[in-house]
Amino acid sequence: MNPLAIPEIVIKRLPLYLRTLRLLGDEGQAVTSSQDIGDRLGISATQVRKDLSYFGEFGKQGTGYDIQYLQQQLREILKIDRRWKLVLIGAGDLGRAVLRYTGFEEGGFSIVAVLDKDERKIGKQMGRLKVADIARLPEVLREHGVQIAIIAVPASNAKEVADALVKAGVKAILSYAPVSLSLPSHVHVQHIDPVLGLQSMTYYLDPGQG
Amino acid sequence: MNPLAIPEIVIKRLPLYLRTLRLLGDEGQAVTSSQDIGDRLGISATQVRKDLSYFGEFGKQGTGYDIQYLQQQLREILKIDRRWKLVLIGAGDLGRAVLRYTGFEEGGFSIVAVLDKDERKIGKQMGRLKVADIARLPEVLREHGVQIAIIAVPASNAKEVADALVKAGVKAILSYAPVSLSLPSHVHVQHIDPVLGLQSMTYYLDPGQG
DNA sequence: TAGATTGTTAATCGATTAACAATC
DNA sequence: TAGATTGTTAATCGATTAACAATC
Repeated sequence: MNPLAIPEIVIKRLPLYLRTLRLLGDEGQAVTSSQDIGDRLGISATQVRKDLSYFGEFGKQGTGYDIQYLQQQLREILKIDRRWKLVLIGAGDLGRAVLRYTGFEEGGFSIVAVLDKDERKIGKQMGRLKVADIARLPEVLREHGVQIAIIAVPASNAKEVADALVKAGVKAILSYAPVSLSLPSHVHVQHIDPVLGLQSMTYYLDPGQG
Repeated sequence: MNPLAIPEIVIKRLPLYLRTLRLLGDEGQAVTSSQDIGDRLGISATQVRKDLSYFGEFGKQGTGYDIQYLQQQLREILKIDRRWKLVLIGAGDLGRAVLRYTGFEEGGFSIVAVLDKDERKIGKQMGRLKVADIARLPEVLREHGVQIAIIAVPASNAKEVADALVKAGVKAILSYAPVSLSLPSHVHVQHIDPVLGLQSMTYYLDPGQG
Protein backbone atom coordinates (compact mmCIF):
# COMPACT_ATOMS: atom_id res chain seq x y z
CA MET A 1 0.00 0.00 0.00
CA ASN A 2 2.42 2.59 1.22
CA PRO A 3 5.18 2.99 -1.37
CA LEU A 4 7.36 4.70 1.24
CA ALA A 5 7.44 1.76 3.63
CA ILE A 6 10.91 0.38 3.19
CA PRO A 7 11.75 -2.80 5.10
CA GLU A 8 13.63 -2.06 8.29
CA ILE A 9 16.16 -4.72 7.42
CA VAL A 10 17.07 -2.68 4.36
CA ILE A 11 17.48 0.50 6.42
CA LYS A 12 19.80 -1.37 8.75
CA ARG A 13 22.06 -2.37 5.89
CA LEU A 14 22.51 1.17 4.59
CA PRO A 15 25.02 2.14 7.30
CA LEU A 16 27.02 -0.96 6.36
CA TYR A 17 27.11 0.15 2.74
CA LEU A 18 28.15 3.58 3.85
CA ARG A 19 30.95 2.21 5.99
CA THR A 20 32.15 0.02 3.12
CA LEU A 21 32.13 2.97 0.74
CA ARG A 22 34.21 4.98 3.19
CA LEU A 23 36.77 2.17 3.40
CA LEU A 24 36.85 1.86 -0.40
CA GLY A 25 37.32 5.60 -0.69
CA ASP A 26 40.17 5.49 1.81
CA GLU A 27 41.83 2.87 -0.37
CA GLY A 28 41.88 5.41 -3.18
CA GLN A 29 39.15 3.95 -5.38
CA ALA A 30 36.73 6.31 -7.12
CA VAL A 31 34.25 3.79 -8.48
CA THR A 32 32.92 0.48 -7.22
CA SER A 33 30.31 -2.16 -8.06
CA SER A 34 27.50 -3.92 -6.26
CA GLN A 35 29.65 -7.05 -6.49
CA ASP A 36 32.54 -5.36 -4.76
CA ILE A 37 30.41 -3.92 -1.97
CA GLY A 38 28.64 -7.23 -1.46
CA ASP A 39 31.88 -9.21 -1.34
CA ARG A 40 33.21 -7.05 1.43
CA LEU A 41 30.07 -7.50 3.50
CA GLY A 42 29.44 -11.14 2.70
CA ILE A 43 26.14 -10.46 0.96
CA SER A 44 25.06 -10.82 -2.67
CA ALA A 45 25.49 -8.16 -5.33
CA THR A 46 21.81 -8.53 -6.15
CA GLN A 47 20.86 -7.64 -2.63
CA VAL A 48 22.99 -4.51 -2.68
CA ARG A 49 21.36 -3.38 -5.92
CA LYS A 50 17.89 -4.26 -4.72
CA ASP A 51 18.38 -2.35 -1.48
CA LEU A 52 19.64 0.75 -3.25
CA SER A 53 16.80 0.56 -5.78
CA TYR A 54 14.30 1.37 -3.03
CA PHE A 55 15.70 4.89 -2.99
CA GLY A 56 16.58 5.62 -6.60
CA GLU A 57 19.10 4.90 -9.33
CA PHE A 58 22.60 5.70 -8.22
CA GLY A 59 24.75 3.68 -10.60
CA LYS A 60 25.69 3.55 -14.23
CA GLN A 61 25.39 0.39 -16.33
CA GLY A 62 28.71 -1.12 -17.25
CA THR A 63 30.57 1.13 -14.81
CA GLY A 64 29.15 0.84 -11.30
CA TYR A 65 28.81 3.47 -8.60
CA ASP A 66 30.74 6.66 -7.98
CA ILE A 67 31.91 6.15 -4.40
CA GLN A 68 31.73 9.77 -3.28
CA TYR A 69 28.36 10.31 -4.89
CA LEU A 70 26.80 7.17 -3.44
CA GLN A 71 28.19 8.01 0.00
CA GLN A 72 26.60 11.42 -0.16
CA GLN A 73 23.28 9.95 -1.29
CA LEU A 74 23.26 7.40 1.53
CA ARG A 75 24.11 10.09 4.07
CA GLU A 76 21.13 12.11 2.89
CA ILE A 77 18.82 9.09 2.95
CA LEU A 78 19.88 8.22 6.49
CA LYS A 79 19.78 11.90 7.44
CA ILE A 80 23.36 11.83 8.62
CA ASP A 81 24.40 14.56 6.22
CA ARG A 82 24.14 16.70 9.37
CA ARG A 83 25.34 16.40 12.95
CA TRP A 84 23.03 14.93 15.62
CA LYS A 85 23.28 15.77 19.30
CA LEU A 86 23.02 13.08 21.96
CA VAL A 87 22.67 12.98 25.70
CA LEU A 88 24.33 10.23 27.69
CA ILE A 89 22.58 8.87 30.76
CA GLY A 90 24.93 7.21 33.24
CA ALA A 91 28.31 8.49 34.40
CA GLY A 92 29.78 5.17 35.51
CA ASP A 93 32.54 3.14 33.87
CA LEU A 94 30.40 2.36 30.87
CA GLY A 95 29.37 5.98 30.43
CA ARG A 96 33.00 7.03 30.63
CA ALA A 97 33.94 4.51 27.93
CA VAL A 98 31.12 5.74 25.71
CA LEU A 99 32.26 9.31 26.16
CA ARG A 100 35.85 8.41 25.29
CA TYR A 101 34.91 6.38 22.25
CA THR A 102 35.63 8.48 19.17
CA GLY A 103 33.36 6.48 16.86
CA PHE A 104 30.29 8.53 17.73
CA GLU A 105 31.90 11.81 16.71
CA GLU A 106 33.28 10.23 13.56
CA GLY A 107 29.86 8.79 12.74
CA GLY A 108 28.16 12.17 12.93
CA PHE A 109 27.03 12.28 16.56
CA SER A 110 28.01 14.67 19.35
CA ILE A 111 27.44 13.92 23.01
CA VAL A 112 26.40 17.26 24.48
CA ALA A 113 25.52 16.26 28.05
CA VAL A 114 26.05 13.53 30.61
CA LEU A 115 23.42 13.00 33.27
CA ASP A 116 23.27 10.79 36.35
CA LYS A 117 21.11 10.53 39.45
CA ASP A 118 23.99 9.79 41.84
CA GLU A 119 24.69 12.91 43.89
CA ARG A 120 28.32 11.94 44.26
CA LYS A 121 28.76 12.09 40.49
CA ILE A 122 26.71 15.20 39.76
CA GLY A 123 28.95 18.20 39.19
CA LYS A 124 32.08 16.12 38.56
CA GLN A 125 34.00 16.72 35.38
CA MET A 126 33.98 13.88 32.85
CA GLY A 127 36.12 14.52 29.82
CA ARG A 128 34.98 17.87 28.43
CA LEU A 129 31.57 17.62 30.13
CA LYS A 130 30.29 18.17 33.65
CA VAL A 131 27.88 15.54 34.97
CA ALA A 132 24.39 17.01 35.34
CA ASP A 133 21.50 15.94 37.55
CA ILE A 134 19.10 13.66 35.70
CA ALA A 135 16.32 15.76 37.17
CA ARG A 136 17.41 18.44 34.71
CA LEU A 137 16.74 16.15 31.73
CA PRO A 138 13.82 18.09 30.23
CA GLU A 139 15.63 21.40 30.19
CA VAL A 140 18.87 19.87 28.90
CA LEU A 141 16.98 18.29 25.99
CA ARG A 142 15.21 21.55 25.24
CA GLU A 143 18.36 23.69 25.48
CA HIS A 144 20.30 21.55 23.02
CA GLY A 145 17.41 20.35 20.88
CA VAL A 146 18.26 16.71 21.47
CA GLN A 147 16.16 13.77 20.25
CA ILE A 148 18.57 10.90 20.86
CA ALA A 149 19.83 9.40 24.12
CA ILE A 150 22.32 6.73 25.10
CA ILE A 151 21.45 4.67 28.18
CA ALA A 152 24.52 3.49 30.09
CA VAL A 153 22.99 2.76 33.48
CA PRO A 154 22.61 -0.61 35.27
CA ALA A 155 19.84 -2.93 34.08
CA SER A 156 17.86 -2.25 37.25
CA ASN A 157 17.53 1.45 36.41
CA ALA A 158 17.14 1.23 32.66
CA LYS A 159 13.35 1.06 32.51
CA GLU A 160 12.91 4.03 34.78
CA VAL A 161 15.42 6.05 32.77
CA ALA A 162 13.83 5.03 29.46
CA ASP A 163 10.40 6.12 30.66
CA ALA A 164 11.80 9.46 31.78
CA LEU A 165 13.49 9.92 28.42
CA VAL A 166 10.30 9.21 26.51
CA LYS A 167 8.33 11.52 28.76
CA ALA A 168 10.86 14.26 28.09
CA GLY A 169 10.44 13.80 24.34
CA VAL A 170 13.38 11.62 23.28
CA LYS A 171 12.66 9.87 19.98
CA ALA A 172 15.55 7.39 19.71
CA ILE A 173 17.45 5.42 22.34
CA LEU A 174 20.66 3.44 22.15
CA SER A 175 20.70 1.23 25.21
CA TYR A 176 23.62 -0.64 26.73
CA ALA A 177 21.43 -2.08 29.47
CA PRO A 178 20.69 -5.79 29.09
CA VAL A 179 16.90 -5.52 29.36
CA SER A 180 14.17 -5.21 26.76
CA LEU A 181 12.49 -1.82 26.92
CA SER A 182 8.85 -1.76 25.95
CA LEU A 183 8.22 1.78 24.80
CA PRO A 184 5.67 3.54 22.62
CA SER A 185 6.00 2.56 18.98
CA HIS A 186 7.04 6.05 17.93
CA VAL A 187 10.24 5.71 19.97
CA HIS A 188 13.10 3.91 18.25
CA VAL A 189 15.32 1.65 20.32
CA GLN A 190 18.57 -0.14 19.56
CA HIS A 191 20.26 -2.45 22.02
CA ILE A 192 23.96 -3.11 22.43
CA ASP A 193 24.74 -6.26 24.38
CA PRO A 194 28.09 -7.87 23.63
CA VAL A 195 27.30 -10.85 25.84
CA LEU A 196 24.39 -11.93 23.64
CA GLY A 197 26.76 -12.28 20.71
CA LEU A 198 29.16 -14.41 22.71
CA GLN A 199 26.38 -16.57 24.07
CA SER A 200 25.14 -17.42 20.61
CA MET A 201 28.63 -18.23 19.32
CA THR A 202 29.36 -20.76 22.05
CA TYR A 203 26.54 -22.88 20.64
CA TYR A 204 28.81 -23.64 17.70
CA LEU A 205 32.00 -24.24 19.68
CA ASP A 206 33.48 -27.51 20.81
CA PRO A 207 33.86 -27.29 24.58
CA GLY A 208 36.52 -30.00 24.60
CA GLN A 209 39.09 -27.53 23.33
CA GLY A 210 38.26 -24.65 25.61
CA MET B 1 18.28 -32.80 4.99
CA ASN B 2 20.24 -32.30 8.17
CA PRO B 3 17.86 -32.46 11.14
CA LEU B 4 20.45 -30.77 13.33
CA ALA B 5 20.69 -27.63 11.23
CA ILE B 6 18.86 -25.08 13.32
CA PRO B 7 18.42 -21.61 11.82
CA GLU B 8 21.00 -19.17 13.10
CA ILE B 9 18.28 -16.65 13.77
CA VAL B 10 16.80 -19.11 16.28
CA ILE B 11 20.15 -19.59 18.01
CA LYS B 12 20.47 -15.84 18.33
CA ARG B 13 17.16 -15.59 20.13
CA LEU B 14 18.02 -18.18 22.76
CA PRO B 15 20.24 -15.80 24.78
CA LEU B 16 17.32 -13.36 24.80
CA TYR B 17 15.04 -16.02 26.23
CA LEU B 18 17.66 -16.85 28.80
CA ARG B 19 18.00 -13.22 29.83
CA THR B 20 14.23 -12.87 30.11
CA LEU B 21 14.01 -16.00 32.25
CA ARG B 22 16.68 -14.62 34.56
CA LEU B 23 14.71 -11.39 34.97
CA LEU B 24 11.49 -13.32 35.61
CA GLY B 25 13.28 -15.45 38.18
CA ASP B 26 14.63 -12.33 39.88
CA GLU B 27 11.07 -11.08 40.15
CA GLY B 28 10.24 -14.16 42.16
CA GLN B 29 8.24 -16.09 39.60
CA ALA B 30 8.69 -19.86 39.37
CA VAL B 31 6.70 -20.55 36.22
CA THR B 32 6.10 -18.60 33.03
CA SER B 33 4.47 -18.97 29.63
CA SER B 34 5.49 -18.48 26.01
CA GLN B 35 3.09 -15.56 26.00
CA ASP B 36 4.82 -13.92 28.94
CA ILE B 37 8.31 -14.41 27.49
CA GLY B 38 7.19 -13.16 24.09
CA ASP B 39 5.49 -10.08 25.52
CA ARG B 40 8.67 -9.02 27.25
CA LEU B 41 10.70 -9.36 24.09
CA GLY B 42 8.15 -8.01 21.67
CA ILE B 43 7.80 -11.26 19.76
CA SER B 44 4.92 -13.71 19.43
CA ALA B 45 4.24 -16.58 21.82
CA THR B 46 4.13 -18.91 18.83
CA GLN B 47 7.64 -17.98 17.87
CA VAL B 48 8.93 -18.65 21.36
CA ARG B 49 7.33 -22.11 21.37
CA LYS B 50 8.50 -22.87 17.85
CA ASP B 51 12.06 -21.87 18.67
CA LEU B 52 12.14 -24.03 21.79
CA SER B 53 10.61 -26.96 19.93
CA TYR B 54 13.78 -27.27 17.84
CA PHE B 55 15.50 -28.57 20.96
CA GLY B 56 12.86 -30.59 22.78
CA GLU B 57 9.77 -30.26 24.92
CA PHE B 58 10.38 -28.12 27.97
CA GLY B 59 6.90 -27.05 29.00
CA LYS B 60 3.73 -28.51 30.41
CA GLN B 61 0.35 -27.97 28.79
CA GLY B 62 -1.93 -25.74 30.76
CA THR B 63 0.90 -24.64 33.04
CA GLY B 64 3.81 -23.27 31.05
CA TYR B 65 7.54 -23.48 31.72
CA ASP B 66 9.43 -23.94 34.96
CA ILE B 67 11.76 -20.95 34.89
CA GLN B 68 14.75 -22.55 36.59
CA TYR B 69 14.48 -25.71 34.53
CA LEU B 70 14.16 -23.90 31.20
CA GLN B 71 17.08 -21.65 32.10
CA GLN B 72 19.22 -24.67 32.82
CA GLN B 73 18.17 -26.33 29.57
CA LEU B 74 18.97 -23.23 27.52
CA ARG B 75 22.35 -22.91 29.22
CA GLU B 76 23.17 -26.46 28.22
CA ILE B 77 21.98 -25.94 24.66
CA LEU B 78 24.09 -22.79 24.31
CA LYS B 79 26.96 -24.52 26.13
CA ILE B 80 27.11 -21.77 28.71
CA ASP B 81 26.53 -24.19 31.57
CA ARG B 82 30.30 -23.80 31.96
CA ARG B 83 32.74 -20.91 32.05
CA TRP B 84 34.50 -19.82 28.85
CA LYS B 85 37.87 -18.09 28.80
CA LEU B 86 38.52 -15.12 26.54
CA VAL B 87 41.52 -13.13 25.46
CA LEU B 88 41.21 -9.42 24.84
CA ILE B 89 43.27 -7.84 22.06
CA GLY B 90 43.84 -4.13 22.50
CA ALA B 91 44.77 -2.32 25.70
CA GLY B 92 43.48 1.13 24.77
CA ASP B 93 40.46 2.97 26.13
CA LEU B 94 38.06 0.52 24.57
CA GLY B 95 39.96 -2.48 25.91
CA ARG B 96 39.97 -0.94 29.36
CA ALA B 97 36.19 -0.45 29.20
CA VAL B 98 35.70 -4.04 28.09
CA LEU B 99 37.83 -5.26 30.97
CA ARG B 100 35.89 -3.19 33.47
CA TYR B 101 32.51 -4.23 32.15
CA THR B 102 31.10 -6.83 34.52
CA GLY B 103 28.59 -8.23 32.04
CA PHE B 104 31.08 -10.70 30.59
CA GLU B 105 31.78 -12.34 33.95
CA GLU B 106 28.08 -12.40 34.74
CA GLY B 107 27.33 -13.93 31.37
CA GLY B 108 29.76 -16.81 31.91
CA PHE B 109 32.93 -15.44 30.35
CA SER B 110 36.32 -14.72 31.93
CA ILE B 111 38.91 -12.52 30.33
CA VAL B 112 42.21 -14.26 31.11
CA ALA B 113 44.68 -12.14 29.15
CA VAL B 114 45.06 -8.74 27.51
CA LEU B 115 47.43 -8.42 24.59
CA ASP B 116 48.67 -5.44 22.61
CA LYS B 117 51.42 -4.71 20.13
CA ASP B 118 52.34 -1.31 21.53
CA GLU B 119 55.60 -1.62 23.47
CA ARG B 120 54.58 1.23 25.74
CA LYS B 121 51.56 -0.76 26.91
CA ILE B 122 53.16 -4.20 27.21
CA GLY B 123 53.96 -5.03 30.83
CA LYS B 124 51.62 -2.37 32.22
CA GLN B 125 49.03 -3.44 34.74
CA MET B 126 45.40 -3.21 33.58
CA GLY B 127 42.89 -4.10 36.24
CA ARG B 128 43.93 -7.50 37.52
CA LEU B 129 45.86 -8.35 34.33
CA LYS B 130 49.24 -7.39 32.95
CA VAL B 131 49.29 -6.44 29.25
CA ALA B 132 51.15 -9.09 27.23
CA ASP B 133 52.91 -8.83 23.88
CA ILE B 134 50.63 -9.87 21.02
CA ALA B 135 53.57 -11.89 19.71
CA ARG B 136 52.92 -14.26 22.60
CA LEU B 137 49.37 -14.94 21.35
CA PRO B 138 49.86 -18.61 20.41
CA GLU B 139 51.32 -19.60 23.77
CA VAL B 140 48.76 -17.58 25.73
CA LEU B 141 45.94 -19.34 23.89
CA ARG B 142 47.54 -22.73 24.49
CA GLU B 143 48.28 -22.10 28.17
CA HIS B 144 44.73 -21.10 28.99
CA GLY B 145 42.95 -23.26 26.41
CA VAL B 146 41.19 -20.27 24.89
CA GLN B 147 38.97 -20.39 21.79
CA ILE B 148 37.34 -16.97 21.95
CA ALA B 149 38.83 -13.50 21.47
CA ILE B 150 37.59 -9.94 21.74
CA ILE B 151 39.05 -7.45 19.27
CA ALA B 152 39.29 -3.92 20.67
CA VAL B 153 41.90 -2.41 18.36
CA PRO B 154 41.51 0.39 15.80
CA ALA B 155 39.80 -0.48 12.50
CA SER B 156 43.12 -0.19 10.69
CA ASN B 157 44.62 -3.07 12.69
CA ALA B 158 41.57 -5.30 12.99
CA LYS B 159 42.15 -7.42 9.89
CA GLU B 160 45.73 -8.15 10.78
CA VAL B 161 44.74 -9.07 14.33
CA ALA B 162 41.85 -11.25 13.15
CA ASP B 163 44.13 -13.15 10.79
CA ALA B 164 46.64 -13.73 13.58
CA LEU B 165 43.86 -14.96 15.86
CA VAL B 166 42.59 -17.42 13.27
CA LYS B 167 46.11 -18.63 12.57
CA ALA B 168 46.60 -19.22 16.29
CA GLY B 169 43.44 -21.31 16.42
CA VAL B 170 40.76 -18.95 17.74
CA LYS B 171 37.28 -20.18 16.81
CA ALA B 172 35.07 -17.24 17.77
CA ILE B 173 35.64 -13.49 17.65
CA LEU B 174 33.71 -10.60 19.12
CA SER B 175 34.89 -7.51 17.30
CA TYR B 176 34.45 -3.88 18.27
CA ALA B 177 36.28 -2.70 15.15
CA PRO B 178 34.01 -1.13 12.53
CA VAL B 179 35.17 -3.28 9.61
CA SER B 180 33.83 -6.48 8.10
CA LEU B 181 36.24 -9.34 8.67
CA SER B 182 36.27 -12.01 5.97
CA LEU B 183 37.46 -15.11 7.72
CA PRO B 184 37.25 -18.87 7.12
CA SER B 185 33.72 -20.18 7.55
CA HIS B 186 34.64 -22.27 10.58
CA VAL B 187 35.42 -19.10 12.53
CA HIS B 188 32.43 -17.37 14.11
CA VAL B 189 32.35 -13.59 14.20
CA GLN B 190 30.06 -11.12 15.91
CA HIS B 191 30.37 -7.38 15.48
CA ILE B 192 29.55 -4.66 17.96
CA ASP B 193 29.16 -1.24 16.41
CA PRO B 194 26.97 1.19 18.32
CA VAL B 195 27.21 3.78 15.55
CA LEU B 196 25.43 1.53 13.04
CA GLY B 197 22.42 1.40 15.32
CA LEU B 198 22.32 5.19 15.63
CA GLN B 199 22.76 5.66 11.90
CA SER B 200 19.76 3.50 11.11
CA MET B 201 17.56 5.23 13.70
CA THR B 202 18.16 8.70 12.30
CA TYR B 203 16.40 7.57 9.13
CA TYR B 204 13.15 7.63 11.08
CA LEU B 205 13.74 10.93 12.90
CA ASP B 206 12.50 14.34 11.99
CA PRO B 207 15.54 16.60 11.69
CA GLY B 208 13.48 19.71 12.28
CA GLN B 209 13.30 19.00 15.97
CA GLY B 210 16.94 18.13 16.50
C1' DT C 1 -14.73 -30.97 34.13
C1' DA C 2 -13.33 -26.28 32.24
C1' DG C 3 -9.57 -23.42 31.34
C1' DA C 4 -5.02 -22.79 30.05
C1' DT C 5 -1.16 -23.58 27.48
C1' DT C 6 1.90 -26.54 24.98
C1' DG C 7 3.97 -28.57 20.61
C1' DT C 8 3.23 -28.93 15.78
C1' DT C 9 1.26 -28.58 11.16
C1' DA C 10 -0.03 -25.97 7.35
C1' DA C 11 -0.75 -21.39 5.49
C1' DT C 12 1.02 -16.98 4.99
C1' DC C 13 4.13 -13.58 4.62
C1' DG C 14 8.29 -11.36 3.43
C1' DA C 15 13.11 -11.48 2.11
C1' DT C 16 16.59 -13.18 -1.02
C1' DT C 17 18.12 -14.59 -5.38
C1' DA C 18 18.19 -15.88 -10.32
C1' DA C 19 17.60 -14.17 -14.60
C1' DC C 20 17.70 -10.76 -18.00
C1' DA C 21 16.64 -6.56 -20.72
C1' DA C 22 18.60 -2.08 -20.76
C1' DT C 23 22.48 0.61 -21.48
C1' DC C 24 26.92 2.65 -20.46
C1' DT D 1 30.98 -3.46 -31.17
C1' DA D 2 31.89 -6.50 -26.95
C1' DG D 3 32.03 -6.56 -22.12
C1' DA D 4 30.44 -5.04 -17.89
C1' DT D 5 27.14 -3.83 -14.78
C1' DT D 6 22.86 -1.74 -13.50
C1' DG D 7 17.81 -1.82 -12.13
C1' DT D 8 13.89 -4.80 -11.94
C1' DT D 9 10.78 -8.74 -12.42
C1' DA D 10 9.49 -13.20 -11.22
C1' DA D 11 10.77 -17.37 -8.81
C1' DT D 12 12.48 -19.29 -4.79
C1' DC D 13 13.48 -19.74 -0.32
C1' DG D 14 12.94 -19.38 4.53
C1' DA D 15 10.83 -17.36 8.56
C1' DT D 16 6.64 -16.14 10.99
C1' DT D 17 2.07 -16.93 12.28
C1' DA D 18 -2.62 -18.94 12.59
C1' DA D 19 -4.95 -22.73 13.95
C1' DC D 20 -5.73 -26.66 16.63
C1' DA D 21 -5.30 -31.29 18.70
C1' DA D 22 -3.23 -32.90 22.83
C1' DT D 23 -3.06 -32.70 27.58
C1' DC D 24 -1.97 -30.81 32.08
